[in-house]
Amino acid sequence: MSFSFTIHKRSAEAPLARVGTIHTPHGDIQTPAFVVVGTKATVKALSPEMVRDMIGAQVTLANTYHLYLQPGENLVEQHGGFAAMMNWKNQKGDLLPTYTDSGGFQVFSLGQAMGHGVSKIATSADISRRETTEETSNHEKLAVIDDEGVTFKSVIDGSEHRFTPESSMQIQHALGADMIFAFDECTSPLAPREYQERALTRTHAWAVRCIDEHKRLGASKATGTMQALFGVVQGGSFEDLRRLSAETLGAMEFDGFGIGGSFTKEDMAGAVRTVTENLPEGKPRHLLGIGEPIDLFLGVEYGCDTFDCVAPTRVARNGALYTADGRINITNAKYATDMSPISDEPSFYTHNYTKSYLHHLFKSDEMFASTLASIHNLSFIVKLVDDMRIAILEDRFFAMKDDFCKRYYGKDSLN
RNA sequence: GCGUCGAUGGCAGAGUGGUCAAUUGCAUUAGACUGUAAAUCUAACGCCCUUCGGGCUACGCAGGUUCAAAUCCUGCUCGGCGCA
Repeated sequence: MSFSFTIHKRSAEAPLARVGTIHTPHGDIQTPAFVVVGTKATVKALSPEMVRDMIGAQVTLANTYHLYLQPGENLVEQHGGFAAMMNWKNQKGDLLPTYTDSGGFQVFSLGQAMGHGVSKIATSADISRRETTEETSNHEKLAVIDDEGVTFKSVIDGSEHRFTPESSMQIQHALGADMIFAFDECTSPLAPREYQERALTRTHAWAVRCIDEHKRLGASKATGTMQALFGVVQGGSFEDLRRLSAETLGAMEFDGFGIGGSFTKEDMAGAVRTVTENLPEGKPRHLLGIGEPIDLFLGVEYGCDTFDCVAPTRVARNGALYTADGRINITNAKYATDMSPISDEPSFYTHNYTKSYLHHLFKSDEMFASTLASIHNLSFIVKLVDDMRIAILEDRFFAMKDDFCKRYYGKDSLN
């Protein structure tokens, strides 16, 4: 059983959208699909059985930087990889599909993003603020980049650690995921064009080094199986850089591609489309770190096959819930006596609990609040992407999108 | 009954003549979160005026001293503690 990707259907309505199956050594992923994030080999607040059975997730993703720091990749390797360690298995006890991210995102989140209050999705307000503000970085960064690699400071104890494309591959081989990502630099959306160009050149050079090291390492010692290596397309909000990156990486020996980096809200659709139009059609595309409903529609429409995002779980832990009628804050006073179910979808586990109860759990700081809210949000997002797959198969993708957006955003879908 | 200590904003608890509408924590209210430094962070939180700002009422109650009192003095009320 080795890695492959089969496309079953291309949308009649949206020329780039497709339905497929990613075959991995540890099972298939029906795409489009949402990948649940378990950074430190655990989906926060949830057991793997909840993720698999209550939520219906097909695949999880862990993080190289975090597992390297703690507990260390060697220990994970001794478990037989992070899927085995966290018991991410089917009912028969066979391992299920997994990804690891390369640590490239931490180049951004611990580097340029630190102290700037910038997320990878910038608003135009952020951009204008950047252009008028001298960059005075009083905050100590925890990641410093050079052409050879990145020097990180541990978020746990401040100790210094060095990541290179080669070491990221070595760690990811030890972690044993089915799909691994090339070590890239996720740039800030506020970075000027000349920096984006330099970073892109570097990311492309790193891509070559990742492929070489990946080949040299062979099968994962943790699992004994071959891992699929995905290159990560960058280029920020610049269309020509995005195209260049897609073409450059597309010509390399990658098994699939991640679409990474930063966008402005306005430029995301164009950037994603430019990339997918210029990538090899027959290989899977993963849109990294994207998970708001409207963005998932956009990603599927423009030919992305998989998505991962921390938003459903992070936002859940902070009391925000996705509902068909839009996002709500369950901690709001009006939900104290709301006897309606958390989810109006009867198949959801959270249909069995009232909003009033979940409100109470949050107000009294009970751990089960995070669990219930996370189950709910992940169920919502996983099902949303599953529904998109069905809608493409039934040639009603746009109708489904419009129905959803009218209720969720209270207006017709944007575009 | 005598003595002693105390009474501060929803709660706890700082402040002991002016820079005090009053530190801080909690609670409350609302917002944010997109390859997880996140069970986190931000803001509001006496009343009124449209903001910078201004006005009003406030630190148990009633008087008093002072240019000025949450802060000093007197009495009262209530509470803790000690002795009867």
